[in-house]
Amino acid sequence: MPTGRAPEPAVLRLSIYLRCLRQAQAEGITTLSSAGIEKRTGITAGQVRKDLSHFGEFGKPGLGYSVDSLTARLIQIMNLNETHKVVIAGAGNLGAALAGYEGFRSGAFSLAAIFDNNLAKIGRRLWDLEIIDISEMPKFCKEANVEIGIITAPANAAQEIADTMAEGGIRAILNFSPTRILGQKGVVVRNVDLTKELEVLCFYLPASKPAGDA
Amino acid sequence: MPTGRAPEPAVLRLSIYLRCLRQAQAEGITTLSSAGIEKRTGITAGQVRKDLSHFGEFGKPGLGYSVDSLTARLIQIMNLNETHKVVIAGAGNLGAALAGYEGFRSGAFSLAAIFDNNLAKIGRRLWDLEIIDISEMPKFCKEANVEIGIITAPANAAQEIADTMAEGGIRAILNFSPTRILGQKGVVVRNVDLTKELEVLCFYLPASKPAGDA
DNA sequence: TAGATTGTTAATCGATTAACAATC
DNA sequence: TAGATTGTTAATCGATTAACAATC
Repeated sequence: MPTGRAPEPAVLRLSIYLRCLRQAQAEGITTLSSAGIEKRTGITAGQVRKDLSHFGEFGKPGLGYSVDSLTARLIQIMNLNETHKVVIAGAGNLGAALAGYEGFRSGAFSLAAIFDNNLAKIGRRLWDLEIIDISEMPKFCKEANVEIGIITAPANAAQEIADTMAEGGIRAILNFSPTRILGQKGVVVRNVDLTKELEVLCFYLPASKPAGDA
Repeated sequence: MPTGRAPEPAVLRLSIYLRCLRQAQAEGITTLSSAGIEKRTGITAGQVRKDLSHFGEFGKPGLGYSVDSLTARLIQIMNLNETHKVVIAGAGNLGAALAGYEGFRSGAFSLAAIFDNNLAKIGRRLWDLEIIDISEMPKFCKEANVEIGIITAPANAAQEIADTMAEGGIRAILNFSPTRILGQKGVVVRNVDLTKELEVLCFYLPASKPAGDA
């Protein structure tokens, strides 16, 4: 019985289960047990059941989970049955690449605009969009009902952009800039920190060395 | 006194402390207390001290931490005092953008090559590099002593690429493809899952709505 | 019915927080 | 010395794992 709030690690894994289920669906598999999910995701069967139990009872003892119906339920739980509009702030390398990224344009997401403050870029075409002056972002987001903002600008601009996004009614931010941004009330922020990922790999490098110690 | 192995969350934060220290350094600040680090990073002072204590004693009671010397120590601990060679497998949108990303070319990292299996791309220039046939990756990596591989290829190719990287002596992999890859022995793997990040944001969206419930 | 697998409860594990004696 | 701040120990909190009665 779902009680209180689900732990964040469980929410993170929901996304993994969903991907796993969709793959099974594509393979024509109609039923999957928690043990079957473990085999595909590496997440232990007990953990799978515990995680799902935070959101409801989806399985049948002795049988497992119906792939179709669990998929549908997870999509519902994660709010992926409506389309969410996304904008990108920062038309540099990373912003441009993400603008072309399938995942940000398919399924539950649609890319509505990309912004920059560089006059040389504004008006230029990027994929099927035109780069818009960032000063127009709040108005644009309000009118288009944009829910999600992606920040790919330099660190020193990130906080101001986040504030501007909040002003435009954006309620979730994915921040790629290497800086902490203070989330306004009612705005969820997640960070993807590429430098951090690389540095952490370096930390664990010596452990995998044949012998030598640092 | 450092005992046993440091918890992964602490290692993750080490990278944040390092960035904070470098920023302080740039501002000409010579000393920082754990409370000062809290103010800059949002990580509580107690947590800061606990984290650092896994690696040694770096502070002076009553004074705090010397910015210069703690910076130097963290760089050492994280293995960032040597340059690590990086290659990218997959010259699509994301791979191309990352190839131009400063963070993957500066400081402790240098980008040595970018690979693809698409004949139309092989030989083309990307930034200051030429796109190389991925079949040459193991040889290249062995000869150039590449330590880190970044996978920006589609999911169905990811595992094979990871295996090929291991074959080439790579010991750390940053995987951007939306699939689990099984790490070979002695290879550290970290995943950056952009779709997951977006989906998790969606999950938390309703919570920030003015009122209405899903 | 017998076998399989769920949802849940209790036990374990690990990480964070609080508090303080040691010390600059 | 008095004030500040460390490193560490003990207390709390939360998440994972183990185990099993309920049930298809």
